[in-house]
Amino acid sequence: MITIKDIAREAGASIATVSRALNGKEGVSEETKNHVLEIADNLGYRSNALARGLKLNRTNTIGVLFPEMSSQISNLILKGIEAIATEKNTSIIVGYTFTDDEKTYDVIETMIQNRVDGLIFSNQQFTKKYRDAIENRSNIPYVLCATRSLGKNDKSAFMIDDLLAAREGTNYLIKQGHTNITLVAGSIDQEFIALQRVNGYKEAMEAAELNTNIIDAHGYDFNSGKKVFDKLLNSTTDFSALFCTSDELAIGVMHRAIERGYRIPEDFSVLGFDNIPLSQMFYPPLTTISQNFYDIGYQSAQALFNLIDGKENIEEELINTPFQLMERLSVKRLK
Amino acid sequence: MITIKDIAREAGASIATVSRALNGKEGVSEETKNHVLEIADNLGYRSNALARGLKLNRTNTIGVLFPEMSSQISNLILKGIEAIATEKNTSIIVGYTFTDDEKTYDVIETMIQNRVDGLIFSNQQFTKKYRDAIENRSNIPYVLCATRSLGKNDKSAFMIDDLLAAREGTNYLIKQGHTNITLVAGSIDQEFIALQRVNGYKEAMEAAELNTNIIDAHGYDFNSGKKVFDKLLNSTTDFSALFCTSDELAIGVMHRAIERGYRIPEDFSVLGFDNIPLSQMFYPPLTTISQNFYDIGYQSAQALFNLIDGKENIEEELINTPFQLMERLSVKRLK
DNA sequence: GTGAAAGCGCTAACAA
DNA sequence: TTGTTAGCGCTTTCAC
Repeated sequence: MITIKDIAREAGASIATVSRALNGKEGVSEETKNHVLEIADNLGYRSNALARGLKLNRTNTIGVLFPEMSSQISNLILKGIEAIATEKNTSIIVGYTFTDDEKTYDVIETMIQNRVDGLIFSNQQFTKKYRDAIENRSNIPYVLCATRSLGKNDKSAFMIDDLLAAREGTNYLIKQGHTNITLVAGSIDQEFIALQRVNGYKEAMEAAELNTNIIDAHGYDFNSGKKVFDKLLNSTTDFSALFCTSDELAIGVMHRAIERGYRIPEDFSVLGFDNIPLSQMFYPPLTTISQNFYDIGYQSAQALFNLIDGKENIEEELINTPFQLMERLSVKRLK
Repeated sequence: MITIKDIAREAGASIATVSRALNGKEGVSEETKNHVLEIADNLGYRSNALARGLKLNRTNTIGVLFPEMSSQISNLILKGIEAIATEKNTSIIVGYTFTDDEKTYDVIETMIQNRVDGLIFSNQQFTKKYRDAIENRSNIPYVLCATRSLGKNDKSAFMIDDLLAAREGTNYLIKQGHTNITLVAGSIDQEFIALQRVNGYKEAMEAAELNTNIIDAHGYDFNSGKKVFDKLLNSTTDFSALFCTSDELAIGVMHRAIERGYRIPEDFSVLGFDNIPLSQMFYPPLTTISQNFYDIGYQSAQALFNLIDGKENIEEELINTPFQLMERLSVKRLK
């Protein structure tokens, strides 16, 4: 492949001059500059990003970690990140962790080895161990996106207040006249977001002096939703509304319900969480709590670039992004 | 950040020895090796992929180009690629082209500048211009995935035979007793795949001496599907079955139809194309022509690595991957 | 305005 | 088994 050396030879100039011309730096006459540029073009020169990065200690590349590949949430976040990365002329390396510790360390390691300028850790519970993995002998800037760390939060993190959102979601159902509201939880374990959503539901129910009923779907995906609906059918507790802690879960529930001959929202109501594109493709379109994932991605990327550029990071450490209830057709007003 | 120099100093060895130890090469005593490794670990050493790549002329990175971010198809393909990339210990850089020429050149350029070991061009019409962009003074190996080049095909390409698939899809509908079959095309322009699907439909209809009816949805996405259904309603041609050239289009059509009070498949049948995950999440689940995108990704990555490793590429240039009709609930047997 | 040369961190050929 | 050194392609300081 062509190097600046080749160009220099061809142009009868030194590699220093060529480098300057190529990078539009001061100290080259307009004439030589154009000459060099023309030759570079003719020769089909492509700058070697490795050599450049090695020398400059800057790669114009950021790394983004996602838990899984097929998530509409990740895609939305990525779009937001991409928007500002493009602006900043930097490319993105995406790594998938499959919510697995080993894999996560691997991805972090690879990214740091490739000397990314910064890291966005997204949509997956951030732990002390991950923090150590990143910060161990590296001072690479990073931000958290649609997640936060358990315990003390020491990095910029962008996410909604899940507790508040779950509370408002529950209150909305109550306001529609529902009293038998079952929470279909993707998870009820210690993971931060899961816990917050469960607690928000509980708080709202208790405040309204209603009985809580929680069922664990053991997963946030479509199939977990289908399975959990059958379990729901076999249980004795009555419900007029189901509050699912993810949209996919809600879609799974609705799908199985319709399959079983139920009608939504005539027979019971369903409320989702997240507002992924799928939620308005299904019929009936899902009433859900909407997060603006694009914006969450956008904002965290912006924060990261501030860090990279050494700008004062004036923002709060944990930034609560807005959410909003999207009324569609899956919830029925009872009275 | 720690370099081999630091390790060498700390270990009282030369950088050559450290390099050998780190890479598990011959010619280091077990003792020094362990010593070096331990120190590297203590120091939190992370190999500099830039320097390594620069020296070795090999980055253990491949580039993958997709037209858009949120496509379930791309995600599936990527999973297949990832599976074998992991095996080969190489990381993936994904670039999105947004089906835009400029953007595509940009992405290709960036990837080559980052000296990826190979390129997978996926799911987007490959043109002579792209070929030139890649091959201009570079001999970087690449393969085509779920696409091919117009005209002479000179690279390994993995995709189904769209003409055949469309023909079989149409024949299936005919076999179910349908005679008024309208093709809802995402596009009817010169793009290779679009054309093949249209032609497959035409061939089957003509062979059965049935009248063809084609409507252009101007897009393969959900919203195009919704819109085109209204247009369909306003037209005078009757149909008992709609053959949509993408699943999302089909879902859009069904969504709008249900919204308008129609019942599927009681009032009319819908056949999709691709079998993306969404197609079985919707209700009614969509009968569709299934491609195994995971496998298509897997195979093309495999071919690429053969190229990279300099293994003889014994395969045909164009590999037709299998497809299969998935019977679900959106098509009604008329007789 | 231009060029020579050092050096980013690494590997490998060669020497010891 | 180990060390010295050249060089991958680039940027930048310093001298001219």
